Amino acid sequence: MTGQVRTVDGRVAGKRGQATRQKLLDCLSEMLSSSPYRDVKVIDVARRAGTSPATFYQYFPDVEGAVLELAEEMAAESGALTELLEGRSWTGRAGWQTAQELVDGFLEFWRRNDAILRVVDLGAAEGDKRFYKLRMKILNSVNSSLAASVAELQSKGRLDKDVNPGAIAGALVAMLAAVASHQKGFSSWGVKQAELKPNLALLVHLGVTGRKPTK
Amino acid sequence: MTGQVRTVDGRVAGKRGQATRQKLLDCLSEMLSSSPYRDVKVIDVARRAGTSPATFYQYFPDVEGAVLELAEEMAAESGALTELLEGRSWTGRAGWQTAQELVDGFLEFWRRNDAILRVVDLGAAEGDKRFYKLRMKILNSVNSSLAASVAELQSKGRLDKDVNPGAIAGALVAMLAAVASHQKGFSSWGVKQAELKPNLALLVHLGVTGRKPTK
DNA sequence: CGGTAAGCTGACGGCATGACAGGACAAGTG
DNA sequence: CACTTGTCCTGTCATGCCGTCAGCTTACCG
Repeated sequence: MTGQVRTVDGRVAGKRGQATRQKLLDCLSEMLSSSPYRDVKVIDVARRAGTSPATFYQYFPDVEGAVLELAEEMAAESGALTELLEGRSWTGRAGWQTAQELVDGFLEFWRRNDAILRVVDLGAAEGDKRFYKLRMKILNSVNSSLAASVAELQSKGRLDKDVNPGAIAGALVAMLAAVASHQKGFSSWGVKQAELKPNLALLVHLGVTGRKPTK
Repeated sequence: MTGQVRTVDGRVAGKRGQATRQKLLDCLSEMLSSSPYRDVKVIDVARRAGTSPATFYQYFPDVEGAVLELAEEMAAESGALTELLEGRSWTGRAGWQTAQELVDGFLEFWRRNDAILRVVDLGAAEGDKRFYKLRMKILNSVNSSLAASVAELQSKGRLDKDVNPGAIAGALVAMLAAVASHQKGFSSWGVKQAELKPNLALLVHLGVTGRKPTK
């Protein structure tokens, strides 16, 4: 599937080249965590990697291109989120636990990758197809599982017919993502981290099942 | 309250100056709508406003500073969102209508100001205090009303004691904001705009009241 | 050891940034 | 009407990043 790694000018990258490339990506990732996206400059990334701007341009068309690469890496890992929902039940106490673990796992994933996810979110919101396809890919594992759960409950007549599983799932996932991005905002609103999670789980449970959880 | 408008070097701006300043802000706003935040350059804004970069720097320290100004303007208008909730009922059919109108009004507000809100969101997520205070200010009218409604229902014993009104309200508002930012994402997930709204309203209603709406 | 392709960088034109001084302009004054 | 005053705008400059190229160095292989 993955063809050979290539430089911008078409050469195939060897061992050394791939190492440099990876180092640049790592440094970019650090820069994204420590300074605003708008201020991340090619020259800073190159300097930090102990190389020159020209080298950066051998491997990436621009900063945006490199970010896409980083996001791609992360998207590959996002499959792990599926485990948060695979084969889980939404009934009774198990349902409450499912909701809690989903919230927990999701927030943790977001926290670990917040810098890149911020940029992906921005790109997606700005309408860049590459970014919102990537965002879809990342969220898809959770989203489609959730939608399936909703659809199943619906088919058993436990939810209204006019509920749209995709819309519900998408909205819940968007909620989780947004809350994860703005946790600081909550704390300055007087809501503590620890209080946040159960309330999110409650909303997720309500959204999926239409009922309060039994705890 | 609003002191006189001042230039960066401390002079008070007169009529002509304020007009130029406003024109720069308008052009900046247009640029933000049409190109990625990262690519918005002072020189482009100045050119579009028919003036020179030096003039821009007389009124704003940099692009970010001007964006803050725009966001401040918008925050002033965001008070109108309060009307979506002031004196509304959350019981029976009126409750369903309240939820629907909130969703409608909120999405409309976001759509109208999406370009600036994207940047505010990014700044807030990056931890810039100025931006997330601004974000709080914008969302506060809706958030505090929602929290109050939740708290009231809770005091009447219609909701569990361990629900945190602030957390619920914040999460719902974050959901609305996130969905508004990524509507395109939904449509490419096969969820139509028109289907989205009632499902959001359902989630809001469930979150606030803990019950399904009576339609 | 020589050939070949990968890997890296110095250097350059171009553009954005941010500062300043000086000129244009409007409004009031004698 | 000339003159003054304070606001407003811009030409220009030093600095620094962008993005590209030619050309040098390094590594691999027969």
